[in-house]
Amino acid sequence: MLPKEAEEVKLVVEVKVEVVVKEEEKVNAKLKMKQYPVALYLFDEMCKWGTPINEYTMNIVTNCYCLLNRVDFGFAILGSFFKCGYEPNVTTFNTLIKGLFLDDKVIEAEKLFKKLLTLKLCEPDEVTVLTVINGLCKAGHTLTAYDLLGLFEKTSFKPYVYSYSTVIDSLCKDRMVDEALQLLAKMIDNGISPNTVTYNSLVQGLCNFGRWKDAKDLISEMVDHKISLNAFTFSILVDAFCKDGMVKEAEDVVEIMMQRNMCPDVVTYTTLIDGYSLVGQIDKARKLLDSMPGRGLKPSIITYSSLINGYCKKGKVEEAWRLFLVVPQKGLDYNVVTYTTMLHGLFSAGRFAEGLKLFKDMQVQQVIPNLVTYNTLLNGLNKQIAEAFSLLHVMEDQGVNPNIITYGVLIHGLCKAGKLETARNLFNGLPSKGLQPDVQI
DNA sequence: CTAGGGTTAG
Repeated sequence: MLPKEAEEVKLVVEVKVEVVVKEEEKVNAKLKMKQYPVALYLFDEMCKWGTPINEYTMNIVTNCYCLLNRVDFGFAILGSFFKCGYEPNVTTFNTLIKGLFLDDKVIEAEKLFKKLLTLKLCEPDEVTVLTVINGLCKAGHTLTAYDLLGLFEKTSFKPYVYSYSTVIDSLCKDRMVDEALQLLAKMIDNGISPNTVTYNSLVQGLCNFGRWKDAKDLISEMVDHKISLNAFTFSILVDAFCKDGMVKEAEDVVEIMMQRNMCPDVVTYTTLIDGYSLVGQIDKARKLLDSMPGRGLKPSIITYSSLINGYCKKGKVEEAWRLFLVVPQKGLDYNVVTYTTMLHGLFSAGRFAEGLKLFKDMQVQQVIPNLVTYNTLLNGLNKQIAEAFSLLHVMEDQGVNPNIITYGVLIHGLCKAGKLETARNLFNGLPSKGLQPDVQI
């Protein structure tokens, strides 16, 4: 029956799959939400009519709902499984676990996973392991993931390189680089070979803490184990050198790359441009940007943002603004960093009216301000105390938590306005907000 | 035969 309707469901499903994949496309996906009840309805109908629906189709539908952050609908499909005489399988549960994580329901995801084991709902496989470990790491529960990894090692479903890499990366990002190094040793002990990605995370972690010698040793280890360095590896090094002010060394890294017949990509050049901008070598940065098209590389919005920042830092706000205007002509969209950088530049040049106009444009374009944007704005408001405090409330309403810089800016403004008493009260109130003053006033 | 995952850089 109803081959047409079945076809329609398949179509809906396929459209979803295409739509959902990327974070940026979430909004787009939501626009298409309306079609889901249709899909559900059709499924319901098909079940009623006794049309054979296979479990593949139901798993696809479940996945679509999950990717749209509608894991509850995913669970509803679970009912259809039984109605249609199917048992949900490991794919179904993996999909649902992922869906719970995507919906920030970490506890429930863990619960479902434990249920799988205790109630033997299905035999977990390597996808289950990776889904749970990945979900925990992304939710910031690195240590839970770490412990779980240790548990899995003792069972028959061994974690493999992706699971280890994820945990190692999270440990590094959470500043537990030594633990990450130990985990590397352990995975090798367990017969799992780390790959370039695994090492890249560690190199980055070590560089972030200025552990150059350790990073160097690790790279030697990579070479010894015949694990090739890739564009990521080199970019990490370029970035690390630049951030430490060693631009010459960063240039050398790019040089080495080319000697090894590897083409630096957009990220590599952007990183170097950012480095030049940070140390004030703005002309070199500009030359590099202009050379990119000739190398077949299209500068990204981040490339432009870095250079705009460089011009602003040099006090060349006019030049920064010219570049800012070029961005749309290149078919690129401003992001929150571009706007905030330009805003900061205008304010520091005393061009407050233009800054506020830019902020309005940002809102029109529906680019969501972040903490840095708000701090920049507060700084720009200067002595306009009432406006500053109302902005403070706006940011809290938007769910953006003020940090120590926010209050530093506010206190600075209060002092300049001669409201020393208010400033002092605000300062003394910081510890109760869980903030530690970092400078003496 | 069809479905679920997938780690790193600006």
